[in-house]
Amino acid sequence: MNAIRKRRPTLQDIADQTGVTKMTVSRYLRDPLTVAEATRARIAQVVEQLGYIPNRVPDILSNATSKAIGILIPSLSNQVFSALIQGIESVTEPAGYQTLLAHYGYSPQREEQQIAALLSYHVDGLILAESQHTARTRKMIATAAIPVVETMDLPQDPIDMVVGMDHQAAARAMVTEMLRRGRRQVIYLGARLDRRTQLRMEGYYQAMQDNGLSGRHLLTEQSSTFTLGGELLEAALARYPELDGIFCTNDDLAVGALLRCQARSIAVPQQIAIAGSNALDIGQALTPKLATIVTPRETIGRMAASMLLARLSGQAVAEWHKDVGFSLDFGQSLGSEVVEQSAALI
Amino acid sequence: MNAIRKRRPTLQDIADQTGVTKMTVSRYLRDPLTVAEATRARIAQVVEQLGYIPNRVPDILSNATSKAIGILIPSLSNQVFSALIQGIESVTEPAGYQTLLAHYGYSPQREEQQIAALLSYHVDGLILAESQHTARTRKMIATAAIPVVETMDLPQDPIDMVVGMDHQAAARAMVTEMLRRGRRQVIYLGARLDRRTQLRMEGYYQAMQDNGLSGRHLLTEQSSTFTLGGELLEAALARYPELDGIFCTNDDLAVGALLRCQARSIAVPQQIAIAGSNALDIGQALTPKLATIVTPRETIGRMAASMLLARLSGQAVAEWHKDVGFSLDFGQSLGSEVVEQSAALI
DNA sequence: TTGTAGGCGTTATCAG
DNA sequence: CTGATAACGCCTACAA
Repeated sequence: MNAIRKRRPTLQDIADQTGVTKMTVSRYLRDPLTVAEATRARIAQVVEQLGYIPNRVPDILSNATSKAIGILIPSLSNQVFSALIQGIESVTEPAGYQTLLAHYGYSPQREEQQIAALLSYHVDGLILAESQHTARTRKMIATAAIPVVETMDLPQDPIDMVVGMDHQAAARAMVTEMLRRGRRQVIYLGARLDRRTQLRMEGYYQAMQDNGLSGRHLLTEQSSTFTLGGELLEAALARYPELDGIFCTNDDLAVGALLRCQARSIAVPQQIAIAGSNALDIGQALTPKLATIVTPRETIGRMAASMLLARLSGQAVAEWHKDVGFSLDFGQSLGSEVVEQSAALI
Repeated sequence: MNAIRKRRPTLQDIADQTGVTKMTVSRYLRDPLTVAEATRARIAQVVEQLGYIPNRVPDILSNATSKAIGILIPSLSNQVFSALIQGIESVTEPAGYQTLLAHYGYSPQREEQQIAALLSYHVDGLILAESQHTARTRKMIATAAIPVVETMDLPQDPIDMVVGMDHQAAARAMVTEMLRRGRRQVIYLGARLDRRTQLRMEGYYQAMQDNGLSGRHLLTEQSSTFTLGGELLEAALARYPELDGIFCTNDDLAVGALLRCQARSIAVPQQIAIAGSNALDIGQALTPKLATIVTPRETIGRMAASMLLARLSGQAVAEWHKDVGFSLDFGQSLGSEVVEQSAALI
């Protein structure tokens, strides 16, 4: 019977039952071949019997390095970030790095707290999925002196490394295409006023102005859901009955809007063209298929992780700031150009 | 200039610049009022200037307790688990507990690895979102001697505490209702062969047998997506053209199936009734609204976290195994009973 | 091949 | 109110 109950086994416990010192056990655990065969067998047996669980804490304390990297995402319920994480882990896992995931509900204050928590565990690096941070966040990261990659966007004032894309340009391109196909009264729908919603709105207004049109938008602070997309569509129709197109900050809203149109027997794209962003699977399952901005999230994750690991291993990397670009999928919800031409005759 | 470059500040650094010992700084950080006012001011200033970041590692090492609990979820991309996590954190956060999130792609082996990783950080407790585990997982948890809550299901052989619901009974109830409304050729569609998919299938077959019918199912190992739901529907129609109802293991498949029906001009619910499980928002945005099993995920999370914290603080709790129940939302995709009666006359 | 000594940064404990 | 000491569990460095 042990003096202390229910304490989980340490190297010393194994050593005691094996008749060696914990140092030998430590060696065995790291490379069994460094201990004599007889010793090896005895240790192996006791390790198995006790169910020894490795303890990373002392090592982190000694070396101030944890072989763990922190990932911060604004929201767990937003599908968009799981692809980013997959991309990251496809690189970190083979490299033997642990990932610690934290989310913060789009609040910079909460991001700050979460980063503090991760730093208190001595993560070796951070991957962030937004580029707006509190002053304290920036100071903490500077003090911790660990590498950081900001992803998704292309921040004006980057903390360190960047892998992202130009959401404003993407929005501008999509709206430009809608206008090229003959739409004139395109309305912008946005939710949860995060940075990307703003950038896309700016792109939208640019495209409208490029074509001599004045845009109109509807925003809400609620977070994006499909039902919210439906409600925003209703509101837009009530306020701007003449609208002939909808550009949404994301596919969630766009899908909700499209479904509501169908429920109200408004023909998409004949009466209203609809486009979103992020290329969610649901948009592809709809009829008509949703036009969307394709954001290469997995690629962003992979590149961000690669850059971070390169930096951690002291490698030189040519570019610390990468723009991964985007592509547009026009789907079936913008209408064909032929249809537009006849529509334009009206 | 410091001897060592870029080392993040420790209590000793603050102490040196303040003329006290690190012990006093430690006290200040935990409760400023325990140090003299003059000292307090000096320490505060240096702490701010240095940007001290707390280091939890030594404390974890000393006390073998981290004030952190691990959450294991099978998948990040499955919407279902974000509500569970929200529920958990609504309890753990006010209580000052950190949550560490890990996911394992529905693989028990990977779950084992992730649990090992969490235990190596000395988490104080675990919340699991499935109830199938490897033998090694069970042994590790026993060795670590920390409290565990298994959630979502009601496992036969629980590790410790349980908060879940009876998926089999829920599926049986839903299918029974479909049959009561006159459907006879209801097919079961399942994906990714996890435990809950199996349980729901068993419930489905029970309901069919209760009504003297032999069921039929289509399964795939792919993970659930909306497009997959559409493909499964096509496959089901090809193999069982006479089908008049579809019960899906989750709303993702059900929504995909419903959209595909609409694309093919198959009237839902007139020709085919459809039901799913989990009450995702998208199902509620559709027309007709999707019939679904309402799983109280946030409640499960809250209760699980409460039980875990109760146990960690040594409180006695009456019940360690809770069945939170379920409810059914018949939506509009099952057809009204009147319609069914006339349909039944055919 | 195995053992000994010391240190990582914090806090509990006991002293002053 | 503040300080000295020891301890947590492992690993590096050195020794035998």
